[in-house]
Amino acid sequence: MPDWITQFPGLSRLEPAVRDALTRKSAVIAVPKGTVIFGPGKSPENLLLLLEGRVRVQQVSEGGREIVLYRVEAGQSCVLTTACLLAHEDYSAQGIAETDVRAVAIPRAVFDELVSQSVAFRNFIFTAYSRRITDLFQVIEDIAFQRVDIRLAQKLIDLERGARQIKATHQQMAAELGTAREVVSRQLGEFQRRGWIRQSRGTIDLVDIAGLERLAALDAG
Amino acid sequence: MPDWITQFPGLSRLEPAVRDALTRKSAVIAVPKGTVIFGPGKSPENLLLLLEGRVRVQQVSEGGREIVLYRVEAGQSCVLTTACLLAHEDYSAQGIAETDVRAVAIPRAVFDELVSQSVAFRNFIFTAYSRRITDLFQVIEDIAFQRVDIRLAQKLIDLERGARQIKATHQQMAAELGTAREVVSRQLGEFQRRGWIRQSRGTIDLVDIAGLERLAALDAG
DNA sequence: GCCGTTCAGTGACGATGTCACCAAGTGGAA
DNA sequence: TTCCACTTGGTGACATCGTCACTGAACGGC
Repeated sequence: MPDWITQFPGLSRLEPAVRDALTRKSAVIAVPKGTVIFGPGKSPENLLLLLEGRVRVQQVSEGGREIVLYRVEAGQSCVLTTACLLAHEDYSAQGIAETDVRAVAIPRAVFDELVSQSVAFRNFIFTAYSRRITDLFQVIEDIAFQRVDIRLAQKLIDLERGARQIKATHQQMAAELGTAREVVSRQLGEFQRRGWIRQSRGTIDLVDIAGLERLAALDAG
Repeated sequence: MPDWITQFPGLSRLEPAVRDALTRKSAVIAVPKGTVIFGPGKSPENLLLLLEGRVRVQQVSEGGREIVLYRVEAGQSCVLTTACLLAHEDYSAQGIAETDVRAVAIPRAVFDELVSQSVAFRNFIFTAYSRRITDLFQVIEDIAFQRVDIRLAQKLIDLERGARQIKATHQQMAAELGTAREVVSRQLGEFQRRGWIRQSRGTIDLVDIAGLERLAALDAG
């Protein structure tokens, strides 16, 4: 039983008894890349705390269009799961493992017990909750008021994780921004013409990140 | 001390001791129409449960543009307040009393106590929480993928509360949808030409709601 | 009535979304 | 290997939406 709790700063102040119960009654699970962890209409059975990997949460509309809402990274819990667990409701969006994922699975009953017994656990859960709501507000503001070229530049910088390269099709980038593929194609074409990126099928190389950053910094100007 | 608890279906199953503590330690307050109840950067002191009236929660961008996120009606609690209370963070949006409001104010300390002691109270709070997240997802999907004429028709139907009339400027309707005033002016002009509405300064009369509903029903077609 | 302010209407144009279609790249099957 | 189906990306035409500049009407205080 590894002491994974140290990986979650918010859980370091957990009361010893609660901490013990948490490690005893939860399991560490592995989920392969690409797995649909939850989807609309499904009922959540466990709260997941991510140890390794990344989960993408997205909304899928009737017309088949997709938009990425947020990502859950290592050290975080999934807010949507929390909401559904607490309200005893089904999921309204979809969660997909973007990488291989290792996570702590806390069964619903144990979660209820921890929430009621531990102030520290509640703080951990609901701090994440609040941040996520703020994130969603930001997503709404961006979609409503921000130009796509600026948002695309920001997203490229955001998705580049030191690799200076992004593995994604134009269609996937469109889903990130909630726009159409053609728009992404044209904007990336423009970025390439300016020498900021180089494209090949399925990958985008960031050549001049500073250039992208200048555009991204224009923000709500 | 009136027994306002009966106005909240979710609180009817409250444990007697908890119920007693709640009525003793909270106060009923009155807030006049137009009051800014909370705003960005403010720290929440009380959780409000609305007895009467309506609160509008909206995001205000740097450029001064506004977008309505959701409304809190009688019988509901404000999710954003809950989030901020639990996470000990400041507000990221703005709440305005759209009507005169009567509400139960639960101090932060009492809220923490109730959340930890009562399963029923937690369910009450977090069911609202989950619904609101789902609402926000819907707002995102609408802004990203839905045509404005359809959204405007839906909003007109939504805001008409039996009065067959809406008191709002074009600017305010634009904020409801996160679009520009000019767009609303043109769409409402088109609606009027079709005989669905009649306009005068500051008010919109819904003449043919069935017509609006036909348009609104097109949805993600 | 006068006047400043708010509200609504409009044309022009740029930005974005939609549709239709084509070309190139990719990988599996014959 | 060649062939073929599928995925990915590129592009023009057009519709919708957002922005800008400006106008005039309606309203409220004086």
